[in-house]
Amino acid sequence: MSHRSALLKIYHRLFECYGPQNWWPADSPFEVMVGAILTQNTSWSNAEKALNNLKKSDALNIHSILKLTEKELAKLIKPSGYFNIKSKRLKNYVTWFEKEGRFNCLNKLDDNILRERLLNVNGIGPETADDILLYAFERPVFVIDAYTRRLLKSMKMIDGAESYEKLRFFFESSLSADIGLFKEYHALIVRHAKEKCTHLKNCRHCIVETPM
DNA sequence: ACCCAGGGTCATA
DNA sequence: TATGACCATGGG
Repeated sequence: MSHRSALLKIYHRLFECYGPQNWWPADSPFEVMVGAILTQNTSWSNAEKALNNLKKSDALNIHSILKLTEKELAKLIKPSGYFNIKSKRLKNYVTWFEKEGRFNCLNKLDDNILRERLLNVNGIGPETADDILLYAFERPVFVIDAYTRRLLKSMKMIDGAESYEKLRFFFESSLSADIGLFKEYHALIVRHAKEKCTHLKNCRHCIVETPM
């Protein structure tokens, strides 16, 4: 079976199981970017608490994040963990976003150029960059995370030690560049992981009957 | 009391 | 390039 067929089969099985996830949960693209940083190595429920604190303080905007001191911001995002580092990363990212002319200018850049620019911002690694590219900038980039790697490995479709870029290329070269599909696929993989289904057989959350 | 969560940076070899 | 230390809260 081709990689394309296998990946589509997995997607359809996940969708059949869980339905549309409608990611990313946010009121605006800006909130997506902030949330992507806050949820780094942190449960979404904790990141959400931090986001709610920012909203309550009317601080979920460029001006407030730049105006708040590092300590004030850290206090607001405390529930997300790593609050000192994330405070720096947030201010750092928003400073860059403002300097680059926000969405108006950044939207004009090609996908790969924009990705390189994002990766050059301290605190933005490959996964956070791709979250932002896919869910805030609506670019056809496939997000890889630990769950994605685990899933493909359990399917015996990869060895497991492949680089982030290699896995991203695996998805992007096998599937057509469909933003809606990429958004839903990554969300479904995370949803599936939350069901704590680690095996493949005899389970109602089973993705396929047999490994591919 | 432990383990993990929608990662990334930096120093070291 | 490839490991290891570090960052820190909240829920199970």
